[in-house]
Amino acid sequence: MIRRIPQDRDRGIPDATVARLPLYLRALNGMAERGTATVSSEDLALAAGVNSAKLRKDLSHLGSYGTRGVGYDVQYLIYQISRELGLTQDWAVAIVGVGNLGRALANYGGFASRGFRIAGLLDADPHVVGDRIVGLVVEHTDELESVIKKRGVSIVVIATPATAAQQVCDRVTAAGVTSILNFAPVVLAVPDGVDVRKVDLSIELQILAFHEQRKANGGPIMAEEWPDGVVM
Amino acid sequence: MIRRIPQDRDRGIPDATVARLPLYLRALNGMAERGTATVSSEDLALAAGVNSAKLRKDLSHLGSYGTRGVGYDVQYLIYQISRELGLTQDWAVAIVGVGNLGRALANYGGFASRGFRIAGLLDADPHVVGDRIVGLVVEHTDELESVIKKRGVSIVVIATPATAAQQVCDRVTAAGVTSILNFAPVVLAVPDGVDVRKVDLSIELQILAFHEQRKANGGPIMAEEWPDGVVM
DNA sequence: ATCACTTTGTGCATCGCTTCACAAAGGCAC
DNA sequence: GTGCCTTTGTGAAGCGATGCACAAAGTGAT
Repeated sequence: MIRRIPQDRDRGIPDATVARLPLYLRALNGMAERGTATVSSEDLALAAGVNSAKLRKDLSHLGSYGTRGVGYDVQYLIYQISRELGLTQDWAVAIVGVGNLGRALANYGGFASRGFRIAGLLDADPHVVGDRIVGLVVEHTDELESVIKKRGVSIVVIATPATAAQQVCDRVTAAGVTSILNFAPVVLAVPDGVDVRKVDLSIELQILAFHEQRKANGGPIMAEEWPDGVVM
Repeated sequence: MIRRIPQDRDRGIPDATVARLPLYLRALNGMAERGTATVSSEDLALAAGVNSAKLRKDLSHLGSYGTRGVGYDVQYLIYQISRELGLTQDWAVAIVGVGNLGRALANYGGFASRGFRIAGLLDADPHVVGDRIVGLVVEHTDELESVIKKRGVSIVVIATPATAAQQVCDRVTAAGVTSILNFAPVVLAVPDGVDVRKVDLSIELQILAFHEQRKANGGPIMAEEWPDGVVM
């Protein structure tokens, strides 16, 4: 029963809030580009697609960074959220599995602009090893541990087939990595203290299908037997 | 204030449950392949990475499909979950934006095996139009509306750059699509009744960075001024 | 200085999800 | 059938997130 360690004073920011901070940051960056100097919670909430009371409560967890009667200073808030999320430092990320998805991730502009530096691309397929992508040469997964250690990789993205994912996971956690973003459709087993976030492309589609079916039918077919009438 | 319409009797399945059903389904499919006939809530929960009480409560929302003292029949449960999620029918999906991400999605095996049939690949770039991917020829986005109508597309995946996403969204909703999976890093505005799910690759990394920073520092730097000491 | 106006920050009620803990229900042996 | 064992299904308590509504705090005009 691992409970939250109280070492982080009482600055424990709710998970739901942390998950929304990147959203606010994106909206703020857009505003900064358009030259907006200050923004009210109402407007920012609208841009981020949330309720304004929720936005204010979220921001209040970081500190009191607004001015009553005025709003929030865009640049200042960008800095504070970035700092809280840890984006003011440079994170070395390795991507394991350089198929289409791995390439898409490597080319994704949203990483570099937020302090995530791709420090390694690795693949098990000799045909892919040696390819040059965004200025990086793909290395063989044999080099996994050495790449992690030499380049100070602290976050690993797993974009391999499902069958390889657990093995890659075991190796990178053994090498000291404690943050993993997993795209493979498997539940990874990890030691305590390791954070895994997962993105499963097909799960999202299945959730959409559920709602689409509801819209069409007003509920699923009520028959609870097998299609041919067998009861079990 | 649109409330849930009570037309779906009281079979309203909690969103949190719906989001986990695909997880259970995946675990069950693995068991079926390995020839397991029945499974207890304890074992299935373990395989899906959740707590067994939660699993039982989730399944109880679908009906009473277990046998006390024994567990759940794997095949039967697969069928019931699939039916509830709407995977027993065939969904025509169009992918708009055939960059690396679009290609990754088109090649992703997890779709076809769950009733999702890719019925169209569209891109605005003339260099990409005409490419052949998983047996489909990429069409120009000019054809968007006609592809949707002719092939009965009910779910659209947006994998375009952020700048094009809202426009694509407007066009597909105007054409009658009510389920969208959005990979572009923007908040889409849609008419009432349209479901949008979003996957933002960089948000997940940012959440990881937050926790990683916490692990390293025991909390973020306490200084709440600007780096150079300016107070605002 | 005072007043009118705007917008933040938050106490509080509410809601939905999670988890515990156990009665009910079925299987199996004799 | 009777009794024991296993596992489900669920009532109820607990917990965290949400959203309302308003006092507090700031701006700017007179």
